[in-house]
Amino acid sequence: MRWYLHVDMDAFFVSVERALDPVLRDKAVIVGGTRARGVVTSASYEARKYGVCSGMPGYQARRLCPNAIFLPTRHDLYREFSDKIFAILHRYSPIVHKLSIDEGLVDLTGTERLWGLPLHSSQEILLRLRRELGLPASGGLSGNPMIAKVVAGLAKPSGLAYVPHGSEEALLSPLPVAAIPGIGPKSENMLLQQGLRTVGSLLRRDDFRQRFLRPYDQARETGAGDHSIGAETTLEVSLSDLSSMERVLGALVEEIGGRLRDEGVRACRITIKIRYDDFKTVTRSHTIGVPTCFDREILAVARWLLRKNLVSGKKVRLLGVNVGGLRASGWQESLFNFSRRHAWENLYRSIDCIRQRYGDHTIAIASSRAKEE
DNA sequence: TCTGGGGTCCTAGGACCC
DNA sequence: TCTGGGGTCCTAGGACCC
Repeated sequence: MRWYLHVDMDAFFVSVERALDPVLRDKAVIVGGTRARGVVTSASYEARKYGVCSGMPGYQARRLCPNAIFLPTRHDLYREFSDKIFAILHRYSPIVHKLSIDEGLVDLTGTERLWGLPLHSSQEILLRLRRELGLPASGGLSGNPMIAKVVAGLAKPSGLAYVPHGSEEALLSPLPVAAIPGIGPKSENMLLQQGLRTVGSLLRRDDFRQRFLRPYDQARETGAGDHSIGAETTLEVSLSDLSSMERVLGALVEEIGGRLRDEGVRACRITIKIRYDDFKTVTRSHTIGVPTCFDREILAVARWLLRKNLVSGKKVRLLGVNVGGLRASGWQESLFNFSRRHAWENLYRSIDCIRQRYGDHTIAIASSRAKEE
């Protein structure tokens, strides 16, 4: 008998802010949407009553709920809390999958001797998250990870849903197809056009059974693939001149380079993303022969891609850089290049140390900061 | 004062190789 | 005188998730 507990934090970013500032309790609180062109990243249930939801533009949220308290998004803080959450989950099982910053899957199979019945330990886990971190969470307990996730969503807020073995199909069948993770607006529409409205109707079709019920499980089980690191920014004011855009790229690349060296990996593929004012978005990528973690090499490719592909005259509202094809630092290259690259590596290591000690903005590549001085 | 930022996975065409 | 075919890499775009 397998048992999976899917843990999903309630209004996570808002809850973290509340844990640190009790004044925010019971109030309509909205995280995000504070900057120009910003969107809501988390809304308290009090704010949701007015129709505010995450992803909504800030100005719209302000119109719907003018009395809400708006807070800037503090990702680093939420990441710290996320680590604490997963430390608690790991106390209950050696097998914990991190599905996102605020969602985890705990494999409780075979933990009965230590922690009692899965239903009991699930209750305890949710209680602990609240008592030790001050964060409300919901849970779904099932023999199937995907179903555990679905019912955790149904149990919100602060609930625990339990699906006994054998009752899965009866429980899922009446739900709308969009309840299945991986079925978004497009797929839902396609299914509706074929008269498939509920999960039950989907389950009666073998082709769909395979196509839609499998990917989620596969994706979650196989895990550690070829991940990527990216940074992007929506500009407060759209840009049309190349040199300003290149400074933005410089700042994005610094962030990515730091993270590559932090993780001890190098990238083979560099991708830039350009979103124009009309929201047309293009990505352009280039694969390099020698994997790199050096800002200057990444930036050179990013600038080249930008110059080559930018439609002149069109204003740009977003720029992004992403690196992939990541591999551990044991890379191959000629002896000739080695000593020079070694010097660069030392230089970047020093830069990272200075940033860590004195803050991100104390040191930067000249071109990325030039205009601010 | 329209529409974030971090990702993952899938598809599909073309190049290239054996 | 038709024009194979299978595998892999590269690239671009899009759906989806939180």
